Parts: sequence; C-alpha cells; structure tokens
Amino acid sequence: MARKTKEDAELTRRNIIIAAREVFLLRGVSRTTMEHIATQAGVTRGAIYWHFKNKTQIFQAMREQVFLPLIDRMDDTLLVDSSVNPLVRIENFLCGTIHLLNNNIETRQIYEIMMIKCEYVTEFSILLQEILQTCSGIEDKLQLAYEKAKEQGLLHPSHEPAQLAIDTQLFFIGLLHMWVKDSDGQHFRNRAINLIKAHMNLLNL
Amino acid sequence: MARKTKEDAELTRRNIIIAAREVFLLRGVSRTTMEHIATQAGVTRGAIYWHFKNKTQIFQAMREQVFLPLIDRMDDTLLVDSSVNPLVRIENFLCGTIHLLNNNIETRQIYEIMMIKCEYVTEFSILLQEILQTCSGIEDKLQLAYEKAKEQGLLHPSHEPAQLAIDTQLFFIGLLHMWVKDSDGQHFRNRAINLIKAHMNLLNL
DNA sequence: TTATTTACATTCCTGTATGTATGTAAGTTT
DNA sequence: AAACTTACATACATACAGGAATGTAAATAA
Repeated sequence: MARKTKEDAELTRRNIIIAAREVFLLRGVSRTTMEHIATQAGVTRGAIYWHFKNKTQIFQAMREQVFLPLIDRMDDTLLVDSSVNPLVRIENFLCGTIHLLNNNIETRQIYEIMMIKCEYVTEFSILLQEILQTCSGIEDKLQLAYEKAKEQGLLHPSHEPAQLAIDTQLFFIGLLHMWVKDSDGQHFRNRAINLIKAHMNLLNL
Repeated sequence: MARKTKEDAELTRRNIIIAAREVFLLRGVSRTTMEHIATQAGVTRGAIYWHFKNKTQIFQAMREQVFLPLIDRMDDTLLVDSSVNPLVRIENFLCGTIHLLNNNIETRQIYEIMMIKCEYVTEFSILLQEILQTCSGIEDKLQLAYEKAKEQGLLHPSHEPAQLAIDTQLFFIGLLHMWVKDSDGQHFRNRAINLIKAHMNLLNL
C-alpha cells in the first residue's frame, strides 16, 4: 500500500491501540500476537512495528489512555475546595468511577484487561509499583477529604481520617475487582452504587 | 530411566505441581512452558504429559491445594457454634487468613499466581465464576456471623448484617489484592492485621 | 523537479512450544 | 516365570511467533 499522510498515520496508530484492546480482552495479553492485533486492525505486522517497538509498548499506550484522566478526575472531585460536603465529594468520586465503567466501553475494557487479563511478570512487574503509588495517592487524597469532614464535625469522634481513608480505599479496590469479574452483573455490577452508599453510611452515625 | 513404584510416581506428580508453582510465580502462567516446568522438576516433558493432560490441568491441581482448605477453615472459624463473640470470630477468620499467607509459602505463592500472574481467558475464564461463587459463600457466612452479633446486641442498631457482610468482604478482597501486590510490605503487608482490627472497630461504636 | 523520507506491505529466517509417537526398563499381575 | 502394564525418556512433526531485511509508492522537502 502507498504511503499515508501524517493524519492518516496517526489514525492507524490509534486503530492499532483499539485493535489491541479488543484482542487483549478476548485472548489475554500474553496469548495475543502481533499478527492478531494486525488482523484486527486491518493492517500488517509491519505497520505495527513501525509505530511500536513491541507488545509492551502498545499495552503502555493503551494504559495511559485511562490512568492519566483518572488522576485528573480524582483531583477535581476530591480536592476541589468547593462548598460540597467532603463526605459527599468522596461518594461522588467513587460513584463517578462506577458510572465511568458503566458508560465508557474503553475504560471498562482496559480495567478488565489490567485486572484479569494481564500477568504481572518481567516487563510488566514494574507496573505493580506504579499501581501501588497510584493507590498511595488515592489514599492521601481520601484522607484529606476525611480530615475536612472531621473538621466540620461530620464524623463520629472515634473515627480517624487515616483509618477511614484506607478502609474506604480497600473497600473500593475490592469492589472494582469484583465489579470486573462479575460479568453477569447480578452480584456486584448492579449493586455497586448502593454498596458505595451503604459504605458511606457506616460513617454517618 | 526405569519405571518407578506407585509411591515414587505420586511423588513425581507432587514435584511437578511444586515446580509449576515456582515457575508460574516467576514467569506467569501463560509464558510458562511444559519444558520450564519439567526442568524445574528435574524430569522431562514426557513425565508431565503422563501425569497431566496439559498446563491447565496442572494449574487446577495446584489451585485445589489452596481452595479446599479455605472453605474448611472458613466453616470452622466462622460458623462453629462456639461461645466466642461473633465479631471476634470474624476478626479471627480474617487475621487467620493473613497469618496463613505470612507463614505458608505455598499458599502465599498460589494466591499471588492466581491474582497477578494468571490471565482469565478461554479455559481459565470458567474460574471467574468459581471465584464469584466462593465469594458468595463467604458473604453468606459473614452475614450469618453478623446476624448472631446483632441478636446478641453487639451491633449499632442502624447496622444491617447484610450490608456489613458485603462491606467487610469487599474490604478484605481489596486488602488481599494489595497484600499480594505489596511485595516490599511497607504499604499493606505489615499493616494488614492492624487494618483488619481498625475495620472491625468501625462497627463497635 | 529531484531527492529524500515516511508509512507501511512482503518475505524470509530462526527459534520455540505443543502434542504425539515410539522406545524401554522396571514394576506388577497371574 | 511369563505376560502385561506402568512410568517415564527420547525423538519427531507441525505450527506458530518474532524480528529483521527488503521492497515500494506516495508524501514531503529542497
């Protein structure tokens, strides 16, 4: 085939990432070959090797599409110095993530790939530390919100912001994992919003 | 090599499972070949194909070593009609699992493999439903314990056993996932027991 | 206009994984 | 003790998969 313009090439690159996501979801990252991705994208392996060094680079590009926006949304929802009740802000952040998973196919699929269709070994094991750090950041921001809540007398006196922050975070990590695994939706997906509200209610006594 | 006795053969079989666990942990399930396992076990692929149909069968055999005892311990700790405070029984079950992960290398490695070194696609995707069911069973048993606690007036009146059960379960699933990922131990492993106690204290107001 | 680079497609080479077929020596049964 | 079976090792046949080398036509720069 003939050479494309810069814009066309950029489109090809994005199509490759989309194709990779679809194949990763179906076959898992390890079992996916460059040929699988190429076929799905309607190009040849040559095109993929032009845009990406190897499969790991495609995975990284795909991953960034989700995690960079996550940080932004977290800051916007949790830390913005609004007049909104801090506990409501936390609830909005958690529910907002669930809504994103429900409505945005890309995000949902990438989460699914990263949680149950990827093996964190060799090149990928570095990602574990990145995940740890991301979680650490979430914990900090949750704690800040809970501290605001405590200042405003919204918490039971015996509740410590640091403890609440990590309890909420672990609850939500567990929820996300089960949300992804529950493809039927009966056990967790349909109940997710209610479970979040119930969790937040545990603190409002 | 010459033929072995039945006992020797059974030993070979177990060694293959042990070798598989060690290689799975290092290279991930997908990237592990029969040759890797054979070398680690000190046999040839022929021996493995004698005992197992394929890699999936080895994985299943490995998995059963952990999950059958889990159910037993859960029943013993949570449901036994002892005089122990039900909330303490829940705490004991959760802490007991962490202790098991700390002290039993096999269990720890198998959890790690199942959580971050395995891709749940094609043959493995059936396991997701099994995991869902196992969790459903845990939720039920936690709920029974919380109902006992409520009968005995150990809970805040506005706390419902069903909600507490799922909140505790999701908290613990999140904790296990982060426990596994936190190989340095600084973020979650060392704090796990304290986090469990803090979580249980949220209910004792 | 010519030269150069880009954005791929095609081809080839090599290594590797799987599964199976076959060989074999010792255990087990009769 | 002979016949049979077990528990492997060895060898082979096939099928991918990755990477690099090469080809090529159009876009772009000079």
